[in-house]
Amino acid sequence: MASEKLTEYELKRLENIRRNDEMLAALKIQSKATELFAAAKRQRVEAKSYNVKSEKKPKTETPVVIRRSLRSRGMPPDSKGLSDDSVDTSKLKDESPTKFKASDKISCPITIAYDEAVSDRPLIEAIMGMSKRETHSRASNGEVFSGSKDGDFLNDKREAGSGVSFHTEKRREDNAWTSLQLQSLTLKAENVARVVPGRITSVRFFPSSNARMIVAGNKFGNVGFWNVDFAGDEGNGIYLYRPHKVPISGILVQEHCLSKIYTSCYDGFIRMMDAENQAFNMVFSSDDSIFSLSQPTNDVNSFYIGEGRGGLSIWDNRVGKCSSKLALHEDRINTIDFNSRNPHIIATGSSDATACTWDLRSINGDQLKVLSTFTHKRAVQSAYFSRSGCTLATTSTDDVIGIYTGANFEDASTIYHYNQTGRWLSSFRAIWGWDDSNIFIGNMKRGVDVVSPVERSRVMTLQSPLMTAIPCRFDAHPYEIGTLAGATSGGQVYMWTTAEDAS
DNA sequence: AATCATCTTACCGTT
DNA sequence: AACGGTCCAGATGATT
Repeated sequence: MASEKLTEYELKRLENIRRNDEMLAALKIQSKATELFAAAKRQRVEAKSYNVKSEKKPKTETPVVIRRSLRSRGMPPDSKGLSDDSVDTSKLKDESPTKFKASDKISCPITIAYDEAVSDRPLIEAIMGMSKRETHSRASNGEVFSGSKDGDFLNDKREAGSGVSFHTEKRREDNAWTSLQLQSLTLKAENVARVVPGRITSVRFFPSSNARMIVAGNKFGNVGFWNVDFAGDEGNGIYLYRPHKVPISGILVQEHCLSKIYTSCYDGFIRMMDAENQAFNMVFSSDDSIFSLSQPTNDVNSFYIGEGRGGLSIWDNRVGKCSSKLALHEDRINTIDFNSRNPHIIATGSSDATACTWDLRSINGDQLKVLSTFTHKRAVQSAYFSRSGCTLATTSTDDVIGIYTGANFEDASTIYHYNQTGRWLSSFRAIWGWDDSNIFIGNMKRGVDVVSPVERSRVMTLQSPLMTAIPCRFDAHPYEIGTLAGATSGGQVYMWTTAEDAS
């Protein structure tokens, strides 16, 4: 059945990968060479950046207070604990205009965080335009595909036909393109930008087949948008907001509704930026910090929220209530991921040094029956299913990338990867590329390691003199194969792309 | 059990 | 080119 098909698929891939051995070997040599070259000199290039008025610099004002509920601190619910305001008591005078108060339960206005003179109208228009085109192409095509015959908006740097839908592409079981694409991955100067100040904690592409819009959230609660294809006169396509005051832990943009951008935060709130109504609305609030946010692909009203010490809340946005509050882990849940083959299966990665798979159909009170537990020696920073859903990849501070395959992911292997990012960088999280054959993860030498889960080793390292800082957090464009965003602790985003040789 | 104290770490702005 | 500020992640070890 399914498992037989899987092995067949795996075998086929293995065969392909063996065929590409020589090419990969060549790549290794090449990457060694670039490594040496890059190490030789590192220049400081100032590329695109958000607009900052120097008087309004983001001072690191407020001490970061991790929210903890009264319950989890062992206090009765009515006792006076950490009040909402204690998060932002001191030194708020030089704050950005988006005054955040925890008491803003309903909404707060969308405001440019730094340069008020720069209008965000182009952004709103771009988002609304994307949104419109997306629904149009879906309606006319049945399937998501960028016909791009009406590509007036996107200045058509890309050739027609390059916006190949991932969904159609992935059906091709031939992965011969992989090493070719890998080889052609490049970082261009125009694809480097400082999107937010400070450390980026979360980065996301808009799930649009005909645009490249990147959202980044940082340590200070800023959310920055980078319209990579921006071609207007005013500004540079970068827009900065501040819907939160402490680190952003998750960004969510729904494929069918690009005008709603959800952000989760250590402050315990989920807000939705509604580009249509120009507001940051409160969606969800918790007494605990939110560390992770996810959503099943086919249910836009369900939010899976990792909060507090190991809690997972399932929020029904239609009803406006939590349908479940589950106690899954001993420590914070860093990632929540849904399996594409079976939407009832999720994987969680936790600082309690485990990753787990769960069956959502087995909810019983605040308990969920664990399917499998994958144990690391230290905190697990991420646990993501591959595109096909057949493999799970974990990243841990114990310097291991874990690979789990098989019908119940029982077939485990480990790949060594140095993951000691220290205190000033966001932790590394290995993400999957556009099929099951590649994993991308940052390294401490300002490179992007490409790891083959089948070979169980690094097959190449992306490096560029333009990458002046360590890329920690990544997102792969959901529709454009080979378009990869890496985000740094200095607020920069690097968008790697493949050389567009028309095929 | 929980809290505290300490150490690690890289980037950026200022000199 | 060198230096200081960052500040709450995560581990370890000591103290209640």
